[in-house]
Amino acid sequence: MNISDAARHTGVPAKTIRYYEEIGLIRPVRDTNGYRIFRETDAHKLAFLGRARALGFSIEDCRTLLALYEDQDRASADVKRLAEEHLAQIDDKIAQLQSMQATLRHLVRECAGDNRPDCPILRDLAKG
Amino acid sequence: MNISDAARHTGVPAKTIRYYEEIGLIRPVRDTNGYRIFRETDAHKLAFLGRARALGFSIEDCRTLLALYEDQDRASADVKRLAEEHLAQIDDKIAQLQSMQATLRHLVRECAGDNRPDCPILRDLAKG
DNA sequence: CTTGACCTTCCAGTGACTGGAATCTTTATG
DNA sequence: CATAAAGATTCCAGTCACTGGAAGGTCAAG
Repeated sequence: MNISDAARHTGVPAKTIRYYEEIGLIRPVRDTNGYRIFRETDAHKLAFLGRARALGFSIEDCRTLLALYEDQDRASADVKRLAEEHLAQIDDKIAQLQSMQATLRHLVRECAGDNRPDCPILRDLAKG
Repeated sequence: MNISDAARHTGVPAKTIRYYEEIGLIRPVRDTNGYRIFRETDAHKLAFLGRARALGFSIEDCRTLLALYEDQDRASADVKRLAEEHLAQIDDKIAQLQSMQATLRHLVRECAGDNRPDCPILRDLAKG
């Protein structure tokens, strides 16, 4: 499988695949012409990475998850801990965004949105 | 006011203040010794920027907001549109995060988290 | 033989800072 | 008056995870 087939198969862009190789997440072999060859296991890993990234795991988390995945003697507790920490970060981020959302919603609702200069949004930004 | 006073006053770190000057968001004057001098209006702008950033507005949005703030002939509709677009982005981001959150919560709940290798989280990542 | 679709590497840019080095200037103390 | 600490300056590099683009090699079709 060449890189574009691997990209099609896994949904991970070719550029990103090259980047993943550069940082050592995958190690496709090379053809005599220098082209990368993706075996089943490589494509499998790429799909794994794609899903982990879609769940918001950082690249370093992904590296750890891949290592755990390949370690037959892993403890599921290690995976669970990683996932729980990541989940906690997501919870925090959501809370932050919801706080912004609430403030902005309120300000937007207050603002007339006409061609006059008076604006509660700017008033709020200007004086907390 | 020197830069550290401005930082204390506004909550914007000195490093960030220098950066804001570099990208042209503020223009503090200079003392004969080269030190930046922050007048009331500069501190005011910095506080404005701090609050806009805290609401998640991008630097470019902040630039626009500052310009609108200083334009006595602005239409509040312009401010409102910007805020609404930003709010829509926040809504999207929250939705994305909530989707990740739901999936992760489910997976974490399923995972025993003991010292055995069997793990629903890895199973999910490995095969969608 | 050429065209076009692949592939390769390498370099630069993104956003919004942040850290650190090297070098002044000012202020406080002995 | 010397010195040391605090605080200011500039400039360069690094963060994160890609993404775009240039310059050039390879391959299959017509």
